[in-house]
Amino acid sequence: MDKPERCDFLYVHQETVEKVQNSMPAEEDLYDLAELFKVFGDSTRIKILYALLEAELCVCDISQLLGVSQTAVSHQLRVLKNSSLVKYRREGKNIFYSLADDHVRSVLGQGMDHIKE
Amino acid sequence: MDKPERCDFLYVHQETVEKVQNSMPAEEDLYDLAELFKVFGDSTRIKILYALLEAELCVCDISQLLGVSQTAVSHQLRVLKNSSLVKYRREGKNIFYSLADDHVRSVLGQGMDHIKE
DNA sequence: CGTTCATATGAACACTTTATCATATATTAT
DNA sequence: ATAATATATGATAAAGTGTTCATATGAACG
Repeated sequence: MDKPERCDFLYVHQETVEKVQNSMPAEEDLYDLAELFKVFGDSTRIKILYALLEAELCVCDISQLLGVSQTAVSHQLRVLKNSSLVKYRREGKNIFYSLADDHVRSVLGQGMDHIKE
Repeated sequence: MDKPERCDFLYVHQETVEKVQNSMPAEEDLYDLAELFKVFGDSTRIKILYALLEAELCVCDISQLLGVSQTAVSHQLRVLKNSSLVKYRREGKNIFYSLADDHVRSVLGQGMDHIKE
């Protein structure tokens, strides 16, 4: 253990703090990571993602499934799209959304594990 | 494929929607999950968690390390504590925080994988 | 005991975010 | 073309969030 020092001017545990500082990811990555989790941090979007785990769905399906207005779903899908969490394809008047990759599944899974303790 | 129906009154793809509906976790779990990710969705808290991946730290250490005021750190630690993401122990005037369990590490890791694509 | 240091808490304010409403775009059918 | 359907977009209002400031608590020590 290193010597405690005054908090407002010196590190209390300077050695430890320096070690940790060197292990921290780049500021930008930490910021992006927070942005990503922010996207997961809304129950409407979580529901959309869970629905898309099972099947490709059009906006209308999602709207009915969740009991959320089409407009709200559309807005949230845009957020998910901007974070590359979902992709879409057009088929006539419908636009079908699906998960962009398998990270979504893992992230949701890890989160659910924590909840279920 | 099932027959498309009018969106505002019937499911567009009723069969699919029903299948998905049965696979959805309980409303409450989805809500809790969103709450959990909301906690990860702030860069100050993300930084705190990453710091705690490496070592147990007191509030002052964290404050210095991140260049964030003691008050702000304290407020955020409370949020993390309320979500059972961190635990703490007192040692004299210091209070040392550490990660509550290993889910944090996995969640952060999965998220970072997505970012790094 | 009173002081100092480490941390916590409450209120206030600025900033975001989300749903809603009205409207626009795009596709298909008549 | 016109109408109808599916989805997207922009503005607005309401709710939520994070930081700061001022202050409180709690421990150690002369």
